[in-house]
Amino acid sequence: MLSLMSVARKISSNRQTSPVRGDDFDADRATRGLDIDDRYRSTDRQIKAGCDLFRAGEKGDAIYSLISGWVALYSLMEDGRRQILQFALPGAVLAFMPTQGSVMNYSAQALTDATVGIIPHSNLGRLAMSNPEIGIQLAGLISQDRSFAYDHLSSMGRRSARERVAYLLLELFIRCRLRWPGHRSEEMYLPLTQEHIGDATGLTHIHVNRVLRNLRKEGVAEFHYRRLRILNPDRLVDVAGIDPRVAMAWIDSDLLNEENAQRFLY
Amino acid sequence: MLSLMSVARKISSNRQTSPVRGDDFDADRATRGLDIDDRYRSTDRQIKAGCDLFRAGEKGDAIYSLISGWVALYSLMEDGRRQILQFALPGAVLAFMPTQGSVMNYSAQALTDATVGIIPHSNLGRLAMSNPEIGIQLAGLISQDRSFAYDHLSSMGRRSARERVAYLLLELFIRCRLRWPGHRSEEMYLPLTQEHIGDATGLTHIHVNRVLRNLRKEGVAEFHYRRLRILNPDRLVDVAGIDPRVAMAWIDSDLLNEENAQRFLY
DNA sequence: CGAATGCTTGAGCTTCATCAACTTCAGTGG
DNA sequence: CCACTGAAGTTGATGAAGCTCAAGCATTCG
Repeated sequence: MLSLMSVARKISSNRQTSPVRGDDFDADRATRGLDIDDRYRSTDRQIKAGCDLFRAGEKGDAIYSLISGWVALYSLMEDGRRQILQFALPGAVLAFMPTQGSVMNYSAQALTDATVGIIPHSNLGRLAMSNPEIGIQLAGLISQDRSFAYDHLSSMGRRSARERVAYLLLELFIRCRLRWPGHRSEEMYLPLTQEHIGDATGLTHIHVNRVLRNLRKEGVAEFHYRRLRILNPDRLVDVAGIDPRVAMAWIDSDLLNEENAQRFLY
Repeated sequence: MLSLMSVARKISSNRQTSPVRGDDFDADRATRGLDIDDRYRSTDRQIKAGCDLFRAGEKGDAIYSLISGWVALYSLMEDGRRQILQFALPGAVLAFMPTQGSVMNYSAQALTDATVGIIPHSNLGRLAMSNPEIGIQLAGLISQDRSFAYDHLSSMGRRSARERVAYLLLELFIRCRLRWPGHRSEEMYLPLTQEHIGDATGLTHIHVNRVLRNLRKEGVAEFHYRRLRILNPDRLVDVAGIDPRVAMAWIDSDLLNEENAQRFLY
């Protein structure tokens, strides 16, 4: 049986562990994703936790690439209903607005203090010329995001509340582990509230709370005041209704991506 | 008040109308999306309606680009629950597997007979060299898909069954109109069953049926044996809970994309 | 014309949302 | 170090939205 334990093993066998830095995510610079020469980038932008990086409806003509920190992509309806589309970690391409006049149709909010690299439209052509592979790499990153969105979509459409919450916790656990492998214990810091989880899974925060209560009672996982503890990894995979091979594919594709990113560095 | 009628007007003012071809979608070649020189493409692949183009779990190392026909991207759970992720129309990049060892995590089924262009991994490097902009263009197409997935996600997470169904019908209506503007009437052929609609919206086909019954009774829209009729466009926009400006943005971005695609042709 | 597929309807039930009140926690200034 | 405050989490009662099961009808296509 494949398990999160083998995930943990896989991570440590494939990676150098970076020095442990407590929960100081913000100090971690991206180790993957686009790495664009400063020539083509305007000054990195610093965003305070809780602030919006951009909002739906705004026009823009740049690529936004997350360098450090957590960002939530979300959309709002007029009546205030909110849907979180993605929790972005360093390396993510938050938005791709290739032409003037491109309109954002979602918003981005920093969950922690964050740094964002911005590549203006006007530099894009030159950049593509000088490094033809960058476009392909970009397409790869966005394509992976599309896959994530599709996974999320299946979850929302066809899973129960319980499965959805378990799925999200597991996804976040794995994604964090892959980026910050230094953290050994099964406990980690997530800069989220139960309301964030609700908005991501399409549930009310009240129902999320009840689901979490059950998972805690059953010794599967607990999430309390931004602290996630995986109590029984195998059962979590089971409850989330994930084919363990899929979890493995997440990891593999991530590793592949990292290798790519490194190959294309300059 | 912005309305679907203005959508229709907009389409006809921005486009040459192509000759009407009845419902013969399959004969329509893509007028947008990637247009890659034959040198870099292996033979186009023909898929019969109802057949799978690829399945989750398969490995591959190519770009699949839809040339003609309708394709549904979907994922399955072990117990048979199905989620349709996207209805792809000609021009869509169905999958992007940039390296050997990339694993598909969704499947693709042809809804009509379809043609798919395949660009093998091995040609990708040369292609990027000879046409540096192609990577950026690719990123743009996939990015637009990501946005669509995000819209879909909001719909699933935060809308009622009624809103979701209305939203999907509206989206399909607009997307079809943009590609086949020759069809004048408010009636069109969609190669879907109510079960497809259910699988796309996260509902049972039974509940979809009830929702459709209401929409029909209220004179909003009707969908019956693959025939969609929009009875009251403005009310449909209203029921779908879409900001009419957003509908406009769909159209604009589509037009922009088309201009782009044409600029990059060779 | 018959078979197969897709659509329709009803009854009963489950899951999750809503509303409202209350408790716990983390950060702040005294 | 404590008291205070606001944000986050917890709990219960109630009801609605949508699912399941089961049966029958309509449409398309060969």
